[in-house]
Amino acid sequence: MTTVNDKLLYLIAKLYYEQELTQQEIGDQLGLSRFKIQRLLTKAREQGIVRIELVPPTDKRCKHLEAELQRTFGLKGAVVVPGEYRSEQVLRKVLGLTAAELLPDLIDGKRNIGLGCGRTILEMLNHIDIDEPHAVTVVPLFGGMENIEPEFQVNALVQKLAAALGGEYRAIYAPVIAGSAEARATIVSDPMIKSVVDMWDCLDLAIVGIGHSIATYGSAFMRTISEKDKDDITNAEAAGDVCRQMFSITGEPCKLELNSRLIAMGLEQLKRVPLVVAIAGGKAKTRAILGALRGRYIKFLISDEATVRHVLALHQENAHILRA
Amino acid sequence: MTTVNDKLLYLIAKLYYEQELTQQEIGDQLGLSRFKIQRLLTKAREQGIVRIELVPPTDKRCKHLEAELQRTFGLKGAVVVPGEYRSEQVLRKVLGLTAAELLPDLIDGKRNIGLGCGRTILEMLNHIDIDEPHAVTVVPLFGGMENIEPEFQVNALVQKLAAALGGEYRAIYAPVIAGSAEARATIVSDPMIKSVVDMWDCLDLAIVGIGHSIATYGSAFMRTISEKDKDDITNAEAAGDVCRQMFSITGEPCKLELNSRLIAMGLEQLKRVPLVVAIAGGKAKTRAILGALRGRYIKFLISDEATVRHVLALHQENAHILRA
DNA sequence: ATATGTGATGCACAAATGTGCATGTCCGAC
DNA sequence: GTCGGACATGCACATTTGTGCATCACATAT
Repeated sequence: MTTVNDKLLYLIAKLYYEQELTQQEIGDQLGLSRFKIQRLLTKAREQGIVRIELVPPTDKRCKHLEAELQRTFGLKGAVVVPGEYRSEQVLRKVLGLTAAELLPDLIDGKRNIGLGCGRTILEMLNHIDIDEPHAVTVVPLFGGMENIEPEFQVNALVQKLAAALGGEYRAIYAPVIAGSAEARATIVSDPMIKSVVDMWDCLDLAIVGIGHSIATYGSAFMRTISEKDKDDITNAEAAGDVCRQMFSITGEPCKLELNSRLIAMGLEQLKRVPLVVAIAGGKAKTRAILGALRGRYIKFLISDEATVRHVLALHQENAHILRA
Repeated sequence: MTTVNDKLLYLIAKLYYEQELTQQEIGDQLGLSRFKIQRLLTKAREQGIVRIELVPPTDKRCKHLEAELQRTFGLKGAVVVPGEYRSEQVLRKVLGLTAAELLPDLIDGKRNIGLGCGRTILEMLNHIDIDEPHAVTVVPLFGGMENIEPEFQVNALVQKLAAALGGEYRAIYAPVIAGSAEARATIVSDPMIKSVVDMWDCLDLAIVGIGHSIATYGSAFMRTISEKDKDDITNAEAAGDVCRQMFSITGEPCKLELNSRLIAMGLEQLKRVPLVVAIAGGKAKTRAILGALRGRYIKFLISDEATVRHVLALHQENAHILRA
C-alpha cells in the first residue's frame, strides 16, 4: 500500500521536477487524473521525497573593508556584504538575512541577549533557522511605543527571537519616553520593570540597529517626541542613535533634556557589554554609523559595501574634527 | 554586480521556496515587479542556488521473493518491486525507473550490450542518469518493423541507450521477419547487416523484455505476421517470447516455420550471454515470464511483487508438466 | 548626430496549479 | 441491513505562474 506509493511518488516527482512535465501530462501518461497527480505531488513533498535545498551563495564578503573597519574602529569583527543596493527595502532584507546566518556564531555561549528594534532587526528574525535550542534570555533594550504596528513592538521582537532560539524572554511594560524625569524614576523603580532594566547590566550580547536621528525608525520614534525635543536634537547636531541614545558624528553623546526621560539602555552601559552587534546600511545612515563607530558603542558591524565605503571616506574626510 | 544578485537571488529563493510567498508578494515586499521576481527565480534555479533533489524511496524490495526466484530458476539476481500495480502504464514506468536505477551496476565492466525493444525498455531509457561515460557498444537484438512509431524503432532505442551511456551503437537495417528463409539468408549475409548480427555472439550483456505472444509489444509484431503464423503460434502453445523467439510455458522453444524467417538473436545464443536482464511485469505476462525462467533464457529479472507471486504460484501449480 | 544592437522591463494573455466542495466509495460498528 | 465516518475523487473556479511581444534605455559603431 504505502510501498506502492513510495515508488510511484518518486516516479511522479521525477517526471514533474526532473523532466518538467506538467501535472496534466503526467496524469495522461499514467492514466490518472490531474488532481490525483497534484495530490500525490503534495504528498511527495510532505514525505520529503522532494527536497528543495537552497545553496547559500559562496559567502563572498568584502574582507578588506571588514579588516579596515576592525582596524580603524577597534571592532571585534565586521561583515560587509558586497555590492550596492539601491532599494532600501532590498538592502534591509539582505542585511537581515546575512545577520540571521551569522546569528548561530554570534550567540554561541551567550546567556543574556539584549535586542533592539527596527525593520532590519525584524527581517533578521524572519530568517533565523536554528537547529538545537539555546538556553538564552532575550530582553528588550528600551521601552515600547504605542503608535506603531504590533509586529514592530519591542516585546513582540524579543518574543520572536526567543522563540527562534528556543530560549526565554522578558517583556518590558514601560514606554520608551516618560512624561518627565520624575515619572521615569517612578516607572523604572517599579519592581516588574526594574527586573528587566537591571538586566542591562549583565548582558552578554546586544543586537541593535543604528538610527539616523531625524526620521529614524520609520520616524515612529520622532512622531513620539515634542517639537522642542526635535529642536534640541537638531541643535545638538545629532548624527544618529543606538538604543534611542543620540550621539554626534564624532561619537560624543548628545546632552539632551530628553535623555532624562528616556527609558533605554545607556551608551556607557552598552560599552560594557562584551559584544554589541549593529546591523545597519544605506547611504542615509552614513553619518549615524560613523558616529556609532567613533563612539565605540558597537563591537561588530553588519553592513554593505557601498555604505561602508561611504563611512570610511567620510571618516578620512573630516578626521580633523576629532583632533580639534 | 553579480554579487548583488547572488545574495538577492538567494533571498528571493528563500522567500519563495521556504516561506512560500507568491512571486507577487515578494515583488511587493522588495518593491520589484512580479516579472522581475519571476526572472530572478529562474536565474536562481539556473545558477543552482535552488537545488531540487529527489530522494529515492528507501529501496524497499521483496528480498524473499528475489531469493526464491534466484534459487528456483538459477538466476544471478532479481529485483522485485513491492506492491501491486493495477495500471499497466504505471507498472511499466515503475519498472523502467527501477531498471534505470540498476543500470549502472548492471553495465559495470561490460563492453558489448544487446538491447531489446518494447515499452518498458523505452521507459527505462527515459530515466537513465549516468555521470561518467562508458565505453560500450550497443546493438539491437533483432531487426526492425516499419509499422510502428519512430520512438519504438529498435535503432532509435539503441541510439538512445548509447547516448545515455556515452558509448557507441550499431544500427540494424534489416526487417525482423524476412519474406522467406532464402531471403533471410541473403539479408543476413549482407556485410553491413552481418557485422551487427555477428555481434550477437560476443555480447557481455543483453537487456530484453518478455513478450506474451498473442498481443505482444502493443501487438505491433503480431500485426506484422500472417494468419498462418498466428495459427502456428497458437498450436505450438507459445507462452511468450524473448527477442521474438517463442517458447512454451515449460520453457521449450516452439518449433515454428516462422523461425526460419526471423532475423533475431536465437535462444541458444542468448543462453551463452553472461548476463541477460529481463524487465517484465503484469499479470498478463505470468505465463511468458515463467516460460522464460524455466527455459533459463534470462539470468536477471526485474519485476513486481504481484507478478512474481503469480509466477511462483503457477510454477508450483503445474510443476508436474516439467516432470512428465 | 544617427544608426544598430543588446538587454531589461512590464503588459496582455495563456497555461498551469491550487482549493473548497459535492459526491462517491469503502469499511467497520451496531 | 444500514448508519456513520473517514477518505478518495473529480469538478468549477480562483489563484498563481509562465511567455511572446512591444517598448524603452543605453551603449557602441558609423
